[in-house]
Amino acid sequence: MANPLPRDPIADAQRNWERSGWGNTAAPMAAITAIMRTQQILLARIENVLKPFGLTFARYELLALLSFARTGALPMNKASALLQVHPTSVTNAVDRLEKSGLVVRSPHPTDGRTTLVELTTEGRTMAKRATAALNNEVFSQSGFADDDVEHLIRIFGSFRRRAGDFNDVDDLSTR
Amino acid sequence: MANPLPRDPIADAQRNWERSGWGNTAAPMAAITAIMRTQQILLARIENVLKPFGLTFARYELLALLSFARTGALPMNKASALLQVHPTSVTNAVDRLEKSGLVVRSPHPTDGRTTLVELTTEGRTMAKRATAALNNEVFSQSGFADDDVEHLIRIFGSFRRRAGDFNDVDDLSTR
DNA sequence: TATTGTTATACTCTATAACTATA
DNA sequence: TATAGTTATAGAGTATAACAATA
Repeated sequence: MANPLPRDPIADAQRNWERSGWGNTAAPMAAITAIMRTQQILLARIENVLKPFGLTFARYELLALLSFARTGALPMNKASALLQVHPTSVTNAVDRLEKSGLVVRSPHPTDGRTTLVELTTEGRTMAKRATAALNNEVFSQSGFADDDVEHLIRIFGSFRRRAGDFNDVDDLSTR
Repeated sequence: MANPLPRDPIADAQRNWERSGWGNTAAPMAAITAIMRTQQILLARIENVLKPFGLTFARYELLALLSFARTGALPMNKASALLQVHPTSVTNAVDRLEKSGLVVRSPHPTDGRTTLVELTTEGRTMAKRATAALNNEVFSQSGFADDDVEHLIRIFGSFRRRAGDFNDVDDLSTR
């Protein structure tokens, strides 16, 4: 977005915080701000790789989720729950993916209230190609050392469990 | 947003990735996905605290930045660079903060092209109150262990430097 | 009554392009 | 020519509320 700054703005903010009498929360503030900025950088990289495919990250995530479902189909509310996004966001994403011919909606066989989203053949191909591009251009050169990747998975796993994302224990120490 | 899931969807995705022949990138993928989700959780907490003040996170960040500037004022393009956001985002944020009486625009004394954003007295008070609320309600109970906070600062500091955010060395090992 | 999904609406932030004014 | 900032416009995601249909 711009040229490198001469100094780390987050480290500066941390020092300002300490100087302002918030010494005990300066470090968590800096960590959280760094998460925000890192997410922004990574999202930009991902969206950049997905753009040639006509996909956004939100729509890619839905395609990837469907590609891992046994039948390639999921109820709308299941998708909303698993992706942890608002139901209207799923409606929106499915609308656009359906226009692109990557998914189709179909009625649930037994529950008349629910709508199934299903991957088309084109959608499955697209998911595979986009996944390959992301792996080759983003994940395989993430900019994190292997050790740090493990740290992040552990730290954020605990955080998300404590934040109420999920319930299982899923012992990470044995993986 | 919803009830806890019975299982960690990111750990599941990591296993799916490994099963699909992306064993070498499954861990970075999981780490990056976890960053995305964690950012979403933290941003929601922050916006929730700021809402009573009529502030969004982007506008709060601008107020906080100005409150640390010596004179309480910065050129628009400096603010854009330090916050690492697009110039139009700064224009937008300043428009709204100005309407709320928290900042004012003024011409630069020597460079007729540049506009200064300056904190008003109300803006400075608001920055202090919002900062106190964030420290008390978010940062002081971040959900990260102290050790992990240090890990995150270090890991993301290296990452951001390598991503071109800033140039300084800023030896973290001595802090 | 509760649940599922859609629609309408609104409000973020972000980005590009065109433009003015100044250096 | 280059820089600073604004405007207009567009697109994205997210959220609330109201609603229809079904359980």
